Amino acid sequence: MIKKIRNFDLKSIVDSGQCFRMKMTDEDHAVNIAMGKVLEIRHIGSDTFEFDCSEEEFNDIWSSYYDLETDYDSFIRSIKEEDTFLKNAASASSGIRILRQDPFEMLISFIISQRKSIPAIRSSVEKLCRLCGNEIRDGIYSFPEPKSLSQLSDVDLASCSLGYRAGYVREAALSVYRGDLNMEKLATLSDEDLFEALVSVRGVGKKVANCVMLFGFHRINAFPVDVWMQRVADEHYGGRFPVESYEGYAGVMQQYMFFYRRGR
DNA sequence: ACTCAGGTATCCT
DNA sequence: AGGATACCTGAG
Repeated sequence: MIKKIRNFDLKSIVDSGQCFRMKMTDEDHAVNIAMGKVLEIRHIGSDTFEFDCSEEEFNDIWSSYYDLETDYDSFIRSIKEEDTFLKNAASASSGIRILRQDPFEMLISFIISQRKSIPAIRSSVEKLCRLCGNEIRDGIYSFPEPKSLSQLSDVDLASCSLGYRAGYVREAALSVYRGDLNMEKLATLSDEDLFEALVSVRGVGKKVANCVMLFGFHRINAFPVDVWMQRVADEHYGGRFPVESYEGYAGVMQQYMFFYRRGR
């Protein structure tokens, strides 16, 4: 599948920190393991990309997964002229999209993410997948189902370098497996109710809840504040970014600023 | 050897 | 409400 797409940059997405199983294998070649599948994407010309999948699979899964129907230009155009930092941030990271990833995978991945570097998160997630994901291709494993994850032994869980997060991961997986925490039901909640439901999970605080909302439930108004965003707020916005100015899609702006600030 | 990493739970005032 | 502290582990 060859597609012409504006505001889409593989490396920016890989480095954006929203997904942990997509990587660059080459300057313009990315591989992603998601949705129980393996997808290769090649950047083959200006705004032109080759997706290694059928048209049906592209339309059914990846077009939505990479949020390709959304007009990111209009987000960028809406940035206030006087907000030079955000202007610069957006133009430096205009290839980022807010992916529509699996809610359960996001919940577990971001529970793991606390006090970890991105390489360490990737490594832990990878170990988990090898341990109890399904082998989709030779040596490539899907993200685990709630059932298999919740049934992992202590020794196996510990072998994924989860540290004190191991208990959080098991509890969360168990809640989902048992149905106490139902991802389909959560998806129907308002932003406020979804946030409350997420922070009630042990190991999920404000920051992780917002990440799960933004990257797992595509609530693009969710605005995770981590150390990097706090730095941005302190350096440019007197300690707090005015999320009200971008009501409804502040999370997109968060990604621009996070990526921009971390890259420099 | 030492700090810090996309924080959170718990305890304290 | 808001501040201080412990917590597993790996990367730089």
